[in-house]
Amino acid sequence: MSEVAEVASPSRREQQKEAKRLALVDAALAVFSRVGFAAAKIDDVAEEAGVSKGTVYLYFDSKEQLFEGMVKAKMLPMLNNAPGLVIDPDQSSTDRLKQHLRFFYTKVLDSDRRQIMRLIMSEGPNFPDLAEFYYTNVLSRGQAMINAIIQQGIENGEFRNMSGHGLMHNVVAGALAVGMWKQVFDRFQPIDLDAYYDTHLDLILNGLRAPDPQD
Amino acid sequence: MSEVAEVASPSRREQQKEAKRLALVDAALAVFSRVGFAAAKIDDVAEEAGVSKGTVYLYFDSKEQLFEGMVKAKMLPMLNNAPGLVIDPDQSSTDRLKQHLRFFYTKVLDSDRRQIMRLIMSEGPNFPDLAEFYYTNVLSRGQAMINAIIQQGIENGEFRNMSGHGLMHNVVAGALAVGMWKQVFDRFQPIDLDAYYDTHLDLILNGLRAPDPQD
DNA sequence: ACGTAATAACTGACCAGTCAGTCATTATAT
DNA sequence: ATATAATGACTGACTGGTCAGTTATTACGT
Repeated sequence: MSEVAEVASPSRREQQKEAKRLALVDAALAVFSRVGFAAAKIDDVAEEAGVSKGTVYLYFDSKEQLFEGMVKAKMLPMLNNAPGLVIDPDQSSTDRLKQHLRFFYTKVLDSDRRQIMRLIMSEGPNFPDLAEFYYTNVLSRGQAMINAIIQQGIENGEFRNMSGHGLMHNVVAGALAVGMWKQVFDRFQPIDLDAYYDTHLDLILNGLRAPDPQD
Repeated sequence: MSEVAEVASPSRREQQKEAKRLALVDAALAVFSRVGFAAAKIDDVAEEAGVSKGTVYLYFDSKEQLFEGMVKAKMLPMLNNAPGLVIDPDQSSTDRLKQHLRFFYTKVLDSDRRQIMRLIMSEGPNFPDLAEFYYTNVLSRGQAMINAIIQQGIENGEFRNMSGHGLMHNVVAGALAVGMWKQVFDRFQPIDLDAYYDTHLDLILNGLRAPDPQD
């Protein structure tokens, strides 16, 4: 009997199970995004995933674990694709900063992961475990990369040696803020993400102030 | 008979009523901040205000209206104290920008109104009326002031003429982001608000980039 | 045939909102 | 001044609906 293929090809059951897990995670993100954690009904998640309510509890022990599982399933795979894990010594710090921010804009802000940002802000205080997980596995990793780039830029003379605290937070703040804005106020005043990104980079790199006339 | 004083001094009943309304608003902010809108119990708000549940419904028609009423009661009085309603022509645009951001940092970020920011982000999508109220009465007013300052600065040559969209949003983004951060992640990584403010201003005014050596 | 996946009816805790009754304050009459 | 009446603020037990989680039953894959 063909054991040859068995390692690489999981049985039909396992395939179906995996597909259902993905469907549940997608449905959970959709429903939680729409109404928030508390108002989300397990029945609605089940319906959106095309299963019955009981099935949800075969995959996740509770509503909270469904939420946490969804966040992990959506965020962890992306993190491993982040740029800059391998450092190109020929690349300028400016370019590295652009590359990382671009990644964040396209992979988070301009995708359904943007919803997760808002959910973490909304529900974080009520889910200490989740907030800590998110901080440890998502935020602090991203921060470390940005910090390393800034440090490198200061050392090689590309950036000013700004002493103040919160420099890294200020550098990425524009991205967080526009993510929030698009969730809540975009229908009143839409923001074009590409134009905003250009302004964001221009502003943090060059500042508002006009150069002193040199004549 | 002494009608003289009657206009100015409300009866004891009216005084008590007003005091109770304030107590309810404070209690509502405290409870909603702690657990969010959905998980907040009217009973808890009542207890915190020192009244019974039924009393809450004498002052507000529903849980939603309690929420909206609380936001309005907390934000509207502050708005009328915003600086810059009268423009001092001798003041530089840089100073005016500093003054406005300082106002926001002290009056919102470093007060219990910061909680309202997060609540609006969390619950805004579920409360279209509230989001619109907040946008119209709070955000767009603040935006108009910042925009006017930037425009003035460009015209008088203090600021570069940056063409990109979202300039104003980028200028204030640092403030929004730190407000969010302090709500959710400050216990993992505290941010000093004063130091952050200094960096915020330095960054948006002068940018990251080191000046070209002129020799 | 057997075991696992899936279902859908069910339960019980929870809570927003109600309302009949109580109590403190104010107005009126003597 | 004092007694009585009228007002309206306040209470808290109750209800009706909702929904997370459970379980007995059925369908399906191997």
